[in-house]
Amino acid sequence: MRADAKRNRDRIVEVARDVFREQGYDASLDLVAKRAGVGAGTLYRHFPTRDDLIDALMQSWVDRVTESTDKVLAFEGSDRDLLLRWFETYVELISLHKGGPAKITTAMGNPESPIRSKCQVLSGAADRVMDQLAARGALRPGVDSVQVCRLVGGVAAVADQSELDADAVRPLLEVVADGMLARA
Amino acid sequence: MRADAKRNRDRIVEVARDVFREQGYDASLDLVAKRAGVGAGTLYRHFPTRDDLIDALMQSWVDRVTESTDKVLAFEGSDRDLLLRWFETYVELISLHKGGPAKITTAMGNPESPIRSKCQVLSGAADRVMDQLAARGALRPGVDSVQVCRLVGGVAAVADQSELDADAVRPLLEVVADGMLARA
DNA sequence: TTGCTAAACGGAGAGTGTCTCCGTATCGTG
DNA sequence: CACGATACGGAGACACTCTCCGTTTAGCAA
Repeated sequence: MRADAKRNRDRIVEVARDVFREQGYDASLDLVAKRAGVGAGTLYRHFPTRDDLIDALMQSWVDRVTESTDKVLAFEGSDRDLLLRWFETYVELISLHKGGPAKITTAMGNPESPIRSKCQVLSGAADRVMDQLAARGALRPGVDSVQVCRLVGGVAAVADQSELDADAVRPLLEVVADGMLARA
Repeated sequence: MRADAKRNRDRIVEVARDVFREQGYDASLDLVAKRAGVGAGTLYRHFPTRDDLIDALMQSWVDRVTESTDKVLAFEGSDRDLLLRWFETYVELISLHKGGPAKITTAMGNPESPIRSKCQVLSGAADRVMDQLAARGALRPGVDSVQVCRLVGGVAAVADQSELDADAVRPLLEVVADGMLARA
């Protein structure tokens, strides 16, 4: 890639991160191009679709997912608290931008999505947590990480849309957790 | 209201119902106007926002909500099955159109929404079901119908976006139900 | 350094959707 | 039947997406 191309590409990603944080994932791409000081054509050549752009700016997010998951897995406490901690981490990770929960949760179910590779990192993280809990016999049979992603993703989507705060979200996550844990 | 105005208004609602069913709630309103044989101005005079239009075509939906709820409440069976039946009914009711779950669940949390009055019918229905279960001592303390709407609305939104079928949705609803029911 | 070519740029503009404005047409009452 | 209130409709302003293609530039080879 030519030096000027790389410069422009990087600048677009950087600007897009700010714009999406401000306005959500449906912000105008022409605005991104304008703020980045490039033409619309340049933006669309680098990133044919909106999702391609989102995919690019998620690189740093991937690192964050792994790091947060490690922290959760290292947690010493009851199974229920660990699961809840994971749920809260999950919600946080997908709620960094307005519209993120819906975007990511949808993408996880769609093999065609350009941001699928990033979603797989997240579902992999969910697998790690659920495997650990399953190994301890903490989960009901039939419960799997796909369900976790759907249920917690659904809660996060509602919370995002309705702008619920953490205090309103917690009881919802508790219900989901209690529905998944083996009966005492 | 003048006779011609009423004629046009009714026709717009009728056409909008078809168009939204075909294309989802974000279909072009100009298309609705065109198919209804009226100008865009006429449509926007009757329905200043998209939500106002959606609100109008939900009238018949309201009847359906009440009817379905009655059927659930009359159900003879275990508390768990009744709750699950209600969840499935709820999902069905808000999933009649593509994008419905997200639309309705968001509106339920927003006092400003033009379709709020219709959503209140739904939350009222949820209250009836939850009250009946609570009276039997079937629910954990702290569980309320707002949580039900959020949780089940979240599941429905994910199912809608990812086009999950009923078989994939059921286990999710079971988790939620088990998380809400009093421990055996 | 210079010349050349592939690579990249950028912005005008086509296509689509939202929503408004206002000249025109129609209703329905006195 | 006449006339004001009411409603109509579609042109057009504005916003966004995405493409096309003439112009510019990076970077290499001589």
